[in-house]
Amino acid sequence: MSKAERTRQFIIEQTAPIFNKQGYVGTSLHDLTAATGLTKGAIYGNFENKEEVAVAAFDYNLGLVEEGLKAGIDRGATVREKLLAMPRFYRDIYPRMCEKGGCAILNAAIETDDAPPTALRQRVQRSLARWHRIIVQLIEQGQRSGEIRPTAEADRYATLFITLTEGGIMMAKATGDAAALNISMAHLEHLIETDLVSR
Amino acid sequence: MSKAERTRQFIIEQTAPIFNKQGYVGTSLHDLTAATGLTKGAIYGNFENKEEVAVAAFDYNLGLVEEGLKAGIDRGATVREKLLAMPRFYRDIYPRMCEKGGCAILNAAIETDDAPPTALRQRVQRSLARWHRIIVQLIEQGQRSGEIRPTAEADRYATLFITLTEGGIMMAKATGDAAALNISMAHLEHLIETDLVSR
DNA sequence: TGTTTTTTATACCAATCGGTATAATTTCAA
DNA sequence: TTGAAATTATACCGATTGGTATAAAAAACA
Repeated sequence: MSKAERTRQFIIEQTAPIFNKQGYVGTSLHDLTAATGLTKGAIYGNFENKEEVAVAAFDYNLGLVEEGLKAGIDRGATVREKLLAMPRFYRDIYPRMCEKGGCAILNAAIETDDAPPTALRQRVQRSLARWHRIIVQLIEQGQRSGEIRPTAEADRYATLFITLTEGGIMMAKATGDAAALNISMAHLEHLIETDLVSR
Repeated sequence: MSKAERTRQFIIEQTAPIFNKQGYVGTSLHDLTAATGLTKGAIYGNFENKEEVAVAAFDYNLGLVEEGLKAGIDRGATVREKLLAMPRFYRDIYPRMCEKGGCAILNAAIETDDAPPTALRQRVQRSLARWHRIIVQLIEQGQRSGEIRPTAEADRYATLFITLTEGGIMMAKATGDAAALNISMAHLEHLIETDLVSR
């Protein structure tokens, strides 16, 4: 790993929580230099412009979450356990997620959803689509193995899962009380156990 | 209504969608003068600073939605109908809401939830609490009249309602497809009909 | 209608914005 | 260790930021 590569990674890690908390327009170059202890020269020597730093920071934030979520899913033996890993993961990680500014997808989605298509907006859509697809495939896998009710509409449940998660995070963050997320995740678990798993 | 009062109202109405789309930090004084056709002098003659315009714009956006929602609830004869007015309202109003930048509560919540307490953040919390309380009271009213299952946890359902609504709006807006909101609202209706209403 | 008060426009302010050219420094291979 | 290349620091750029002082204009009252 060259010096530049290490510096680039350092910049990303140090600025990722800032972008997530303050948003793209709310974060200035000065914020970046202050957080890294570097100068503009170092930043612009490793990134084209502010947007490229923001996109890299988003990818980094997203990667951390996706990694943890994937680990949780992989740990499940059955589809039921894999699905239940989702609400458990978000409940567990929520405090740490808060420290870093909350859900990067949610934050970036709100900031970009009324702007003309940008690199960041595209990543939001792709990550939402990927998340959706993972859930759909999990449900379909469970249907093939007979674990999930065959008539369950995978697409509908995938959307509901994401909606409950993001809505719960938003509520918890805004009210300053994790209760809202816990309620949403409990409902998600209820959906999995009573609506999806065939008994 | 004095000239200043009319101008003030005019500024609020013209800038409310802009603040909702671009956020507080993303909206400049130039955006405000461009949208109103007025000058800085006119704006600062009627408002203390940019924040006061943003807060007034938030109140205006919120008022429009609360008004419509209240009208829908009042139109319902039974508690069941009143509760069902919520998902119907959001499904119906979504296209018009989109044109104005989406849900003001959601947008303001995400922008302010990592910042030190501001007037805007306080309004977000208050409006969420008010919304929550309205649902709780509706459910409790239904329980007294025997319309709603007595063991239903009003607080839990109120949180779930808001979570599904806001999560659905976020998803629909981000993906550019109202389907996510429709799915969430359908689930909300399902919750009302099968979980809440006693049969 | 004349006059006072209110309201709006103009011109300006310092500070900050994202970005760049270039010089100083560090890294790394020979 | 030396020299070329890569990396970072410094100083600066024009444009834009939120905000203000003041003058012009319009409204409101007599």
